[in-house]
Amino acid sequence: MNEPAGRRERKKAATRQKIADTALRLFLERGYGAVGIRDVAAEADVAVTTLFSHFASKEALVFEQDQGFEQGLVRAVADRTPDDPLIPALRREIHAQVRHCAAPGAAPVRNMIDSSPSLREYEESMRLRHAESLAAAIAADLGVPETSTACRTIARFATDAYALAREAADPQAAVDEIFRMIEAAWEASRLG
Amino acid sequence: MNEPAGRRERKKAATRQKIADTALRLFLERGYGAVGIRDVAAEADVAVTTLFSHFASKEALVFEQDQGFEQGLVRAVADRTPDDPLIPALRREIHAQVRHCAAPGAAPVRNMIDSSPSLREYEESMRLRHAESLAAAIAADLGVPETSTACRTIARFATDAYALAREAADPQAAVDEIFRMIEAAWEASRLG
DNA sequence: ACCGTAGCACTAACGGTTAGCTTTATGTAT
DNA sequence: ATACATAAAGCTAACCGTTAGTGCTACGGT
Repeated sequence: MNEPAGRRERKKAATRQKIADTALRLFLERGYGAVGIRDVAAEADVAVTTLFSHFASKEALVFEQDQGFEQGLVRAVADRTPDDPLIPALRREIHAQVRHCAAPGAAPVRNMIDSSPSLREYEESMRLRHAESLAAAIAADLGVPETSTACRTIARFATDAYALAREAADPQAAVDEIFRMIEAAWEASRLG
Repeated sequence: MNEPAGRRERKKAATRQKIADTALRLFLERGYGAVGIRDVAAEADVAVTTLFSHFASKEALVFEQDQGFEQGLVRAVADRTPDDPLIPALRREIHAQVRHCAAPGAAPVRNMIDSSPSLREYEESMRLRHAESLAAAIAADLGVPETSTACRTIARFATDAYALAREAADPQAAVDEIFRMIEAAWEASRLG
């Protein structure tokens, strides 16, 4: 997206991308567990330490662009019009994320993640981070303290909706079903 | 509790207990990160492989008796009287678990867990397992398929309540606040 | 042209975890 | 009682993700 950066930054980004691409390719070819960090580094023609200077862990190689999801949640709350109610805005965002992950092209990756306990666990801990950010965004939007239990609860419920819907037979319908529950929970809270 | 077992099982249980006790003592003395698996094994006078035949991971040493919590949740649903409504029963159980973990004696262990990212992550993944079991128990209790989205949602919300309450300023009040929301969510679901 | 430093390489190691195989002790059938 | 089958524990050695330490090189700002 942003080309006009210096040579250094472009090279760094290129190295990062090459590592991520190589990793994903090898993982899909031979299986996540059957590919070692040293394999990825060798195939991408970088040192192991270089790989770890770009990615914090082996699992992070798979979730290269998870920032998009986190930012999406935060923006769904922060960047909405003043008369746009909170919960439906969240519901639309979760809908979009579920749709994105249920796209046919994403099937092999999803399958890989679902069959690796380590990756599943990593994804869950990611979702917790997302919930924290979302809680902060909601609290800021409403002008209540960041530690507000109601905000943190709604944030958790929303990220739960994503995880639960993905495992449901009809993900889109599941999002709607869960958000009917969340809507009720929200109205029952002090803030609704 | 169950003494009259064979010698073999008693010895096995004794070994397991000795490992767990030694581990917890060392962790509290020197800090979780500063104690290696080899240290624990040496101090408990067992081989490293023996330790791993009793505990699946280093983190599992800390959560030795988590089965109690999982069973507590399941029993809170399954073993209640027929006229006892579901959500209040769950609320009472979560209340009890939060109280148990907020007990003064548990403070050092809680503190240790909270300061280790690895332990925090492990605890979260434990809670997910608990939510799965709870969802199954709820589904069985209501006679609906185990994959029911509403059941799985309520189960997640309940385990979320535990995690959120523990981090709140007034845990007991937080449980009540969150359960008012869960009650509303439940009534808005197809099953409520 | 020069210097500070970001990025990367290399080696070596640490720490959790597992595989492979041997030994000891227990329960059971003869 | 004896012998066999097997569960529990042991030992060694390694695998694999991850990090520390160190130095080199090329880019960017002055």
